[in-house]
Amino acid sequence: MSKNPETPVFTISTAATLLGISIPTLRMYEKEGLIVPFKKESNQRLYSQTDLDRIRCIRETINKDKISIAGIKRILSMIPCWDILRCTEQDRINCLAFKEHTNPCWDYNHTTGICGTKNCRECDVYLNFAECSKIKSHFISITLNRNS
Amino acid sequence: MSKNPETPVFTISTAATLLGISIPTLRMYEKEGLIVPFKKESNQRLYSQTDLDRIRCIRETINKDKISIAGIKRILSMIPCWDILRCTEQDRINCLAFKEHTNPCWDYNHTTGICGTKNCRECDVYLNFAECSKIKSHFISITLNRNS
DNA sequence: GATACTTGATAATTATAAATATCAAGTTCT
DNA sequence: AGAACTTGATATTTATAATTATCAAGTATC
Repeated sequence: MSKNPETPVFTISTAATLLGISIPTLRMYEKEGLIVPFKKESNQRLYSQTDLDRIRCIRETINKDKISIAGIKRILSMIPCWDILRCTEQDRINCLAFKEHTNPCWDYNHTTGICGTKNCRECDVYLNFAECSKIKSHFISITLNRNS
Repeated sequence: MSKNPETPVFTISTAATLLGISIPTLRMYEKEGLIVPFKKESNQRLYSQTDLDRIRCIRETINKDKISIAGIKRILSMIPCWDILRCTEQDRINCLAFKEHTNPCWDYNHTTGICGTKNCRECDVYLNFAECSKIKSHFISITLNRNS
């Protein structure tokens, strides 16, 4: 049971071993806001299979595609969360994620709107854009379906 | 006369001096596909005032925002040129700029469609997105106006 | 026709991002 | 209680992106 790939089961050391990287690197990705691992009450991190896949994708973008972390953050900041979550205009006005373009939306402490009640780790915006290549195809479908 | 900021008037050495950078750097940006300077019949480059502004913006993104050139290219590749130029479906099928997400559209040698007849340097897609921060706001207006 | 530019290409340099090592202190778990 | 983890933080190392220097050959300009 619990074959659910979203379930957080790996400690940071096993995650690091599985990924072939060091523990500080994992902490660094988190500090930069690229990943949102599960946290136990004791503040201990746990990673799911989906988390590992996401981190592999991030590493490929950094190491193979040569896109810096700041670049990845700006790309992720373009995900139209306001559209996906159907924010109200009032929500948008108060939302740094909407106004800025430096960090993914899950980097901000949302207190108002839909995001105020959500856990980013379980949010569609976070879950559906693990691969940043998906962002362009999302915009493609928006533009192509607009006038249908 | 010719106060038009689009007119190519600066040689590469004066452009480099005005920008405070070296000539090889300017050639590098061009080789990477970030800029498309005017070229005389003799292959000599000329830069306009708009070109200089664009290059300043690129430099700020690289040096201040810490976004790598590969990152800028991926961001620029997300500009919905197919939507701006109203490409046909047939155009899109043949278009690398539509399918890939590594280079801005003006990096590809278009032979078919609207782009086949255009000079990228004078294209709306190139001209309107000198600042890559404009891309997100473009998507904002698309998503917000969609259901109006 | 001579001086000062340009071209592309390669090599060397500089800057800095990404990753790791190490630390003291606090948890987890048998 | 003790062995093996965890936490955050700082310092260091490594990798490599960004920039510049230099070259021979061609072009512009006076």
